Amino acid sequence: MAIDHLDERIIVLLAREPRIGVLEMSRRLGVARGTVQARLDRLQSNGVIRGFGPEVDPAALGYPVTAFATLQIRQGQGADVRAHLATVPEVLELHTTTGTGDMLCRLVARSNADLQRVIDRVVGFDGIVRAATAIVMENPVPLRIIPLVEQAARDRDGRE
Amino acid sequence: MAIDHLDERIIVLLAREPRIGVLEMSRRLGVARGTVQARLDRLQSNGVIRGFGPEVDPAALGYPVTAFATLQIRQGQGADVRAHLATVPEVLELHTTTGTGDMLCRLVARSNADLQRVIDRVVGFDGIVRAATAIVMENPVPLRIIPLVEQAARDRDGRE
DNA sequence: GTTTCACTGGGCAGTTTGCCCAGTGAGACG
DNA sequence: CGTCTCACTGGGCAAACTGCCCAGTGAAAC
Repeated sequence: MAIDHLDERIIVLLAREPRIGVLEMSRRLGVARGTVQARLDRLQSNGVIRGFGPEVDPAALGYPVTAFATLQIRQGQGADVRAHLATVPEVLELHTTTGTGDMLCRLVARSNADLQRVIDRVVGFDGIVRAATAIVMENPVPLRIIPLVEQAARDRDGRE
Repeated sequence: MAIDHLDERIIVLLAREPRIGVLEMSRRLGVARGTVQARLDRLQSNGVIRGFGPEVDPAALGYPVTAFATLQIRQGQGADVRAHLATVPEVLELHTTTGTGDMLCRLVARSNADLQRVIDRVVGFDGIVRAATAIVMENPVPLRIIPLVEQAARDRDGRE
């Protein structure tokens, strides 16, 4: 779906000040409250806005170490490996990919030493042939969406 | 910081039903409203809960293709590359890592063909020596935090 | 010309929020 | 053994917001 400039401003405003209410948003954006409400409903039912879940910082929970592991899977064991990794709390996300590895997962751990335990648990499963781990040192660009939203709104403006 | 069982239940409840209010939470959890409010304030000032930003789905915005790129950087060019990548809207996050590559970034694109454009833009910069891209096919475990929160609460219970 | 649709601006009751307070129980400390 | 601190309770208050409704308007589509 395409989003217009008003949608963009709503999302950006929400991203910057999540606690803001619909009424305050309508004031800031200079439109009627009902309009903002209708746009928000639409954005959510379209799936553009999935939700407003709390963003939890693993580091603050005691898991300051992040790593990415590339896994090679034995043919036909994909489903089992997926199920196995889903049971490991330190696996924050898992993707199946093309390229060198078959899967890529994001891990967190309490320390570099603890990372060994996590990796052992991850790879201690029959279907996994090999794992290559890259430890994250810095995170110059934390997960962000605003630039993309702005780009999407520009594209739409340009096309219509 | 350590979180206890009540903190855990607050976070899990918020993750499952983000639109829930403090009053309703206190009812569900069987504690006083002021307690929930105090806990939430503490979780936020501790940085455990970073915020409640809207979760935007790039696919719904017209960017259904996700990829991870491993970059090798020319010595001493790290800062320049970081600044360059920060200007590309399709770069959703960027990490510097140990291991084979020097950096790992998450990209999105409008199509596989469009991914070529994005990658060209990413690597079309002097400091980048080589890039290896893995296209995401499936995402069996989307970014999640609840299992880790539950683990953190269990650890704390165990230790005290 | 007519219909559709998004937006406006307003009103209403019900609920929630932010803030305050006194009382209580448990653990820490002298 | 007292005393203190601290988190939690349960309550009360005014202000604000939400969800819901409505009629009117302008622009674009048919």
